Amino acid sequence: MPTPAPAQRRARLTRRAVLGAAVALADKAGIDSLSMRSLAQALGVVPMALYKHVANKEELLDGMVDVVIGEIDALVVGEAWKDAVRHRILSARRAMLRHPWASQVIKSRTSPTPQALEYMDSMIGIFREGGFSVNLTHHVMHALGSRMWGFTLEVFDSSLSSESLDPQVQAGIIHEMAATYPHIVEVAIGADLEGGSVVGLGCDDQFEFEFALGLLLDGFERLRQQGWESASH
Amino acid sequence: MPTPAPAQRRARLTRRAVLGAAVALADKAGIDSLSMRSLAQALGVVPMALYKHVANKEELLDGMVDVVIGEIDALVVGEAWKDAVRHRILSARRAMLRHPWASQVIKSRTSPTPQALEYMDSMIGIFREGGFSVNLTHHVMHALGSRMWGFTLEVFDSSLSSESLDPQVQAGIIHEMAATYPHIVEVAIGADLEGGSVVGLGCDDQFEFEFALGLLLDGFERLRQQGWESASH
DNA sequence: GACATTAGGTGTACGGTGTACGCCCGTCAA
DNA sequence: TTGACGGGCGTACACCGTACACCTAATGTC
Repeated sequence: MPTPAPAQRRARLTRRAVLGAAVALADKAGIDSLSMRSLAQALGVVPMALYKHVANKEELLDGMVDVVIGEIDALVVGEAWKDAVRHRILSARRAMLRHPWASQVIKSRTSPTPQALEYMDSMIGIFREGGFSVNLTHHVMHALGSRMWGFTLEVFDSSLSSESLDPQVQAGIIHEMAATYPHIVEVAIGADLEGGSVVGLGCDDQFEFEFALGLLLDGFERLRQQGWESASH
Repeated sequence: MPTPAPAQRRARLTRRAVLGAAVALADKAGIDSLSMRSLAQALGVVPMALYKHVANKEELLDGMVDVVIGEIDALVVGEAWKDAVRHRILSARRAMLRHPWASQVIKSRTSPTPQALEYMDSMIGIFREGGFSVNLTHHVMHALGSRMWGFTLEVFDSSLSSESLDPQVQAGIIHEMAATYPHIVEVAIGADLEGGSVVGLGCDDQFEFEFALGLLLDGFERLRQQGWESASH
């Protein structure tokens, strides 16, 4: 009778368990006290054990973000676009409020995870099915900015517009992405296709910024002219 | 003839010089390679020498942010409110683009520096003189969010609404702040005064969030109905 | 000019971080 | 029974921010 389960041998770690413990620890003790060492201790394990399940701390943080994104309500079919967007974004906001560290971590990420891309893709889908043109959807997503995530931030850094110089390679990447994220690719390249060019996928940040700003300012003025006041305070 | 300037003794450090070198180093090598040690080396000095000019790294970062804020154009008098706001914000954006690390650092700050408060104060002043009510100005500033800084982010954490429990102490702080930042205090407490209460300075984040979101969504819909398309792409 | 004061630069040291590398043992397939 | 292998362990390294004690060079006072 070898190894007769000496006091219930601790279950083996899984990536899932690591991420779950990391989220729980960040919720409880704050993101600043989440170190590879503290997380390992919480799991009753030696720090280096974690590296068998996450490549490094960056990947750990990415995984934690994915956990939070996974908590965002799924799409409700049959809603009008504005309700659908609002519900989705407010659900995202609720997830962010449940995990106060999440917005900060998302802000600090450089490139989005597949989970994040999928979320964005479905968001774009709402607009497209609501009758928005590709062009308008493009700008609308920029204007939403990180409100889409329940807070505010500049995303869209340069996922697609990496200077991989070789346009054939770039086209391949685009084609590959289109299979998984059709809406993203449609919006990302749509505008440029209209201009006859496929290169220069990077968008005009300055224009996007001013678009959102102008939109807000016009809205402000409209409210001002109506003498608008909020009910509560 | 004592101390005959042996090869031009290096000029003494100043806080200004430290901050300037820090900004330059962050511009050149990125914010990640800015450590107290690397900064000291760039200044030809031992790391601990810096601590005679900044209390710690946090204060160094605050100082760097102030340098960037100092680059934002001063207010132009005689402009209509919308032009004034737009120019100011676009100037802020230019400053952020000159120092790519700045937005990230500002995002990471917890409480605003006096320089930052002054900037916000003058921004509020533009709206107030443009005929905006205190109430509307309050919400408008929230909706602008960190676009005010040339990027996007949630500020207004809890500068005033710290639970210092004793309302008399709080009133003192408010009175003190009002001398320096009249517009901020006016907007911060204005809404509550109308409600008859001075306590609960904290604002309803949820409401502010939905206000800005609704504003954007309404704008989007208006554009959609008009079949709006941007000229460039 | 002489001296006390003090502000500014130095050197050492400590506790924290992420993680590379090698070992070793339990599990499982053949 | 044996071999492979995946997962947890231990050690070690480079880097970080910064506390503390020291020493030195500039400054204010007589």
